[in-house]
Order: sequence, then C-alpha cells, then structure tokens
Amino acid sequence: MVVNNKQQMSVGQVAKRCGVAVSALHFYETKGLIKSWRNAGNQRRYQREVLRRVAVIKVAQRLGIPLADIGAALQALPEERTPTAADWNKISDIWRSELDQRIIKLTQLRDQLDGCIGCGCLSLKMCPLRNPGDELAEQGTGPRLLDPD
Amino acid sequence: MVVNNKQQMSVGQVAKRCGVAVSALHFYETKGLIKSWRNAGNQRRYQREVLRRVAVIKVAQRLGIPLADIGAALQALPEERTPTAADWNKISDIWRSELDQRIIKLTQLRDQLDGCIGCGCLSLKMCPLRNPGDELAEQGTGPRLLDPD
DNA sequence: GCTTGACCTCAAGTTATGTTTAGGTTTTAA
DNA sequence: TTAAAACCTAAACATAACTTGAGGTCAAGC
Repeated sequence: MVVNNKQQMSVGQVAKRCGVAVSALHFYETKGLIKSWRNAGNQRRYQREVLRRVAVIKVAQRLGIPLADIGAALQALPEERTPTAADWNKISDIWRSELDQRIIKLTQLRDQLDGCIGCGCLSLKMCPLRNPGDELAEQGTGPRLLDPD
Repeated sequence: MVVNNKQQMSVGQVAKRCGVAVSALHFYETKGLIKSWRNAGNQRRYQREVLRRVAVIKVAQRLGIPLADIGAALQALPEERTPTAADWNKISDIWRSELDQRIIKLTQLRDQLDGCIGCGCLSLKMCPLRNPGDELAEQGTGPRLLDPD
C-alpha cells in the first residue's frame, strides 16, 4: 500500500477507521451525509474530516435519530471550511435537548406503567398510557367507544 | 346490525374499539399476538379479552418494544383462563425495569454528549460515546486503529 | 506481467411493521 | 330481495437503513 497521502483516504480505510462497512459509506454518500471525490481510476477518496462526520452519525444513531434528520443537521455545517468544535456543538446542543425531551416522556410513561396495565383503565379514551397527547376524542368520527372496556 | 353477542366481536368492531386498523389486527394474528375463531361464513370472531391484549400491545409499542418481544411476553399469559391483573402486572414489571435501563442509558448518553461531540475525543477506541459497552479493543482483528483520529 | 485484493455500479434482498390493492364472499339493512 | 357495507385471502407496496450479489475494473506486490 502506498504511503498515505495523509489528506486522502480510500473507502476501505475510512470503513476500517470508523468501524462501519464500506457499503454503509456508499449508502451515506447517496443520502448526502458524506462526500468524496474520485481519483483517476474512479475510486472514492475522502478528506480526514469524514472520520468525524461518520463518528457523529453513529453517535446520533445511538440517540435514536433517523438518518434523514442527521443529514439535515449536518447541512448546517460550513462547506467552505473545516467545522470547528463550536460548529459541532451547535448540533449536539439540539440533540441533547431532544434527548432531554425523550427522557422526560419515557420517565412519565414508566411511572404510568405502574398500575395502568394491570388495572381496568386501559381504555382508549381514559387511560394516560393510551392517550399520548391527551387528545380527548377529537377525531370527529362521532361517538365511538361508547362502551369502553 | 345484530344485537351483540357480548362475548364475540367482529374484526371491525375490535378495530374501532382499539383504534387500530383491521389490517393491523390481521397482521397481529399472523404474528401470533392475538387469536380468533371463525364463524360459519369464515369471518373472524374475537373474545372481549382481545381488547386488553391489543391495548397492551399498543402501550408496549410506545415503550419502544418490538412486536416480536411483545409476542414473547404475551406467551407468558395463561391460555386456560382470562388473565388477571396479577398476570398483566408480571409483564408490566418486566417492561418497567427495561424502561428504567433505557432511561439510565439515555441519560448517560445525554451527559456524555456535552463536550464529546465538539471535542477531539470521538475516536472509536477511546470515546465513551463511541464505545457502547466499554469494550476495549476486543475484536481480535489485531491492531487496527493505530492512528486514532 | 499477472494474480489478488480492493474498488466500481446497479439491482435485489433483508427486517420490522404494517397498508394497499385486487378479486371474491358474507352479512346487514332497507 | 337486493345493494351496500363488511369481510376474506394473497400479493404487492412502503419506509428505514443497510447488505448481498453479479459482473466488471483498478491497483499493488511478487
């Protein structure tokens, strides 16, 4: 293998360094999450910056964020220069508060779980566990559920 | 519509009462999550108990539990008698503690997010965000990642 | 200079969780 | 009794996030 240019990496090198499959990198590229250019033989070449991008993608996925949303967030990064810590932090700030929300929701759910499942209240219109946004009969479909369980 | 037998419901009735589509009930049946018998004209008939089963399925889905796991949990319910509150609570106890775990993990993740994404530590082998189970280089694939980012 | 490993593209396959469509039967209500 | 509503099955479609396979090219080392 030729001594690394230090500024360009092949897809296999990136895959190994990031712990993802080559096919995943291809895939991320089709989705616009990462970029590459081609060498004379039509093979992908990457800047080192791609390593951080992929790392962030994988972390975001652990947070449960869909790829499309991750891609949208990455759009906010500057194209013209290498993103700084501050650039990345803008993104992580948003994700952290989303995570906060999710934790709060799950905690509420957990607390409601005590008792609700075993008890008789699992009705669509009454039970907090079944009624996510506390929407009280706003489907306009008229009076169904006249005889809740 | 014929006066309801009170003990058997059609698929449409169950769908309406549970707030799910008829196709979803068909689907749950193919997955063994719910059961029905057929009338003379080959149409599905359900016991009232199915209403609670579907309610529990939907709640579990809000908890993020995959259908296959929900089905496995429901297998624990008694076949010979109508499940009691105690039967259901056995299941919800398990799910509650799983939820506890998930909340803890997410909270850790959130706390690590502060700083980690923007900083330089997002390497596969060092960063807690990238190293889910704190597995330290145990792939046995030999020394890769000699030059972490 | 040739073999082998790495790479290329494009299409199809995979899993989860259903929905939609098509073509046909049953039930219900007027 | 007849038209509409509800039901039936089987297969195809949908989305996410990739992987696998087929068929062919490029690059690196002996």
